[in-house]
Amino acid sequence: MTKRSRGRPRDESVDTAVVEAAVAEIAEKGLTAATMEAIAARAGVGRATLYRRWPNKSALLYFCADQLAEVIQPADTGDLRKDLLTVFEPLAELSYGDGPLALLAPTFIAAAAHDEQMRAFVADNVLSRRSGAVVALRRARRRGELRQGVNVNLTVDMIAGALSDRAYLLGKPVTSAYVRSVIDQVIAGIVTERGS
Amino acid sequence: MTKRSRGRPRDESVDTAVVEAAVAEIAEKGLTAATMEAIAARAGVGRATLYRRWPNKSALLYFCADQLAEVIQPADTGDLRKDLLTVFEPLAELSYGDGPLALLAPTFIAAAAHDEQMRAFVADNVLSRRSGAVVALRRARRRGELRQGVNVNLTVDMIAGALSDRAYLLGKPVTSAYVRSVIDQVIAGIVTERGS
Amino acid sequence: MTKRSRGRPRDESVDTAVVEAAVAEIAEKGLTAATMEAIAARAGVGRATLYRRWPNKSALLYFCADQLAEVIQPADTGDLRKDLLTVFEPLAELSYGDGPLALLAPTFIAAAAHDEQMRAFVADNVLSRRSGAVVALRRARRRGELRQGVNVNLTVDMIAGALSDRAYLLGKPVTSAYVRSVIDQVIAGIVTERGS
Amino acid sequence: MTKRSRGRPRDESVDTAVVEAAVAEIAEKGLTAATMEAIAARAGVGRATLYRRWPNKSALLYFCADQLAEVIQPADTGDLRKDLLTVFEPLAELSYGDGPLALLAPTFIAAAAHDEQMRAFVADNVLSRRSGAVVALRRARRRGELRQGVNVNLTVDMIAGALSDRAYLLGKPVTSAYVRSVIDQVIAGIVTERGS
DNA sequence: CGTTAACCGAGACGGTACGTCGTGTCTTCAC
DNA sequence: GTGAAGACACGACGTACCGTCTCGGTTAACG
Repeated sequence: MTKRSRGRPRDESVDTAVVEAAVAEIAEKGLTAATMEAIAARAGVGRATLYRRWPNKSALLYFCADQLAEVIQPADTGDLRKDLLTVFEPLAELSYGDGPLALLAPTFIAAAAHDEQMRAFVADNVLSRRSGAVVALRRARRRGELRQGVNVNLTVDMIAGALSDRAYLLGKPVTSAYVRSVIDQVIAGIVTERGS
Repeated sequence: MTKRSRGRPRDESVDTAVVEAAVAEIAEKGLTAATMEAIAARAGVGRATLYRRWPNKSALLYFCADQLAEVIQPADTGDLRKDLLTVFEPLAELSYGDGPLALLAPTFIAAAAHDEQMRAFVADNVLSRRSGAVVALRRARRRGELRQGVNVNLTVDMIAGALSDRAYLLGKPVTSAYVRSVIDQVIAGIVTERGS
Repeated sequence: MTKRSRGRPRDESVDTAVVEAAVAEIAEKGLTAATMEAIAARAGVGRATLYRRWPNKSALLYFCADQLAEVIQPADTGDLRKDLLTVFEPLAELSYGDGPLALLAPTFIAAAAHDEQMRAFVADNVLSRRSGAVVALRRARRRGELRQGVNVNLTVDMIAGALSDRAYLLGKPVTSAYVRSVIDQVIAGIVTERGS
Repeated sequence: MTKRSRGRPRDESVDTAVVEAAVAEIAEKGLTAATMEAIAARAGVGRATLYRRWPNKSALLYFCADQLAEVIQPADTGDLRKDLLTVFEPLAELSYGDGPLALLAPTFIAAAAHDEQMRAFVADNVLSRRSGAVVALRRARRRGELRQGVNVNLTVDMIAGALSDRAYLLGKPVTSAYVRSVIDQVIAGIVTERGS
């Protein structure tokens, strides 16, 4: 039984509104220019309410990241290409598209550069998103579809790297077509002649 | 011939000292925590001198980026693997290692997310660094070493992406060994049977 | 009934502390050398608090002047000499002695020279302080104690002028003895033979 | 014989121009707001020239005061009223009128409050201007024109005080008529019945 | 009559105060 | 007890002034 405290219960809708507001502000103006004041105003909330729920701006940032993180469940279709698409197409949509996470990611990257905790958080998150791809590739290897000497982790790094690079460094949209072309080229390089 | 202006000439050594100080401060503490005051002090310079040369912190950031940018000249060895190594090993050292640019890169990425000018700047810089690899691959294709259907740009994206991903998202060091293993795996996937 | 505003009420003790600190700083170092920072520190207050209450240094100066202004109430003793002493001895103590107003007065005089508002403020203040003397002299005239042709305002100007001159121009202390000697000489000059 | 240095001699006209400019700036905007830059510009001179001749703003201020100071020579007419007028009318014109000294005086008063040297300077100057009046009164006493018990210095204090008070504290013009009315009232109070 | 030393202007430089604004803490009123 | 409002201490930002300095260019006396 959850301990029910005495007074007025917290408005649960506030969390959602704040995260949404925070992400929007940060995406538009950057972390520094995104004022707690502005976030509160955009969420239709007082500044004190923010500080009652999160001790500081960083904590709010972490919370936003947590809220936005969703685990991508890979299907086991028996077909490597399909499996990889199942992993990377939603990931592209989520992390490199127009979604809230995509907008925050650059901020996280910058924060990770001089914040140990953020570094761990980002790495953890990134790895868990890609884990499906690793599983899919291992299944393919077990089915004997992979060439000799193919490094599974490296392969995933290259696919994901091409996508994140395009999004964060080149600033170009990561379309579904681009994801497919990356995966196709990778598969062409790693599967045996018989495969496909 | 540059017209010599009347008053006391600017101390050219200041630029260097300031860039060095700024990079160090930003790398250590992050963009926000890197105070103009601290940068000035570290460079042995008055705060006013900073503002005389750069109108604000952002302008200084741009200038630092400009100063740090160096073009990597690829050698034409006739061997694809060697050519790629010649491009990506220094790039890894420069952009993903311990060098000043590597320390600033995450800051630039975050800035690019909400600043059109910075976005263009980063993309431009990134592309020019990799251009050597594109050239090397095209030479290899002309020599008939590449499999049919290999997309050169995509291939470069994957190599560079794997490296930047490892550095910025996973926070792991981009060693020379890692660079080699990526390139080897890529080559294994794209060259014809006869090649190698 | 004053409407109580919503947020945290202003700490009323701050005004007092700040005025005291400001006066002390200005008296010691002069208006320019009296830093807002130093005033805030001396008052045990943040610099922002100063700017929340007064838009700038000048406004604070005005406020100090207002706080320091006190009306001197002349007693009606029926004796001109006593009445004048009742007005000018406290005034000397207040405006030309060691009191806070005395220390600020030169600053106000300088400000008045190029600031219409300050000029009006100073003149107003000065006149109101002396008004008691004017009243006392008029009472004396009504009692028939004054010589023919004595100009009351001029007489007050001369008494007060002698005091302020001594304090501000000569930098000598305006002692009680000096006040008495001035008043005595004036009375000797303006009262009828029968008077006294 | 003045040591004549080798190089280009100083432009003597600069001193005059600078003093004029400095007085104008200070009178218009006050000591603080009167920038060295602005003074230099107004004098049609470089900022460095100012600092070559005066080590700092205060020194320039002193110099201005020195330049402006002129000794008032009292005539010995044998008539007290005429003598006093000869002293105080030019003094009123000079110190309390529209002249340059009148414009600087408030600034000096403020500076004297926390600057020992300036205090001495002002007192000295003030006393020397009035010395003529003291002499005239003493002559009158020797002629037996003064009532018993009249304090000469106090009398001068009152006359001068009334004038300076009117100018600096009340901000009203010190007209020739006002000077005369003050002197007349004083004389009426201090001379013997036979006198006049 | 050419040297030469000091002048003059312009403007960079290290410092420091100003006034603005954001952070995180707090205190008060209303619900 | 929660939420809104806003005061508070702290500290960074960007501007402006001070007094120092280092330039290029000028000018008059000396040699």
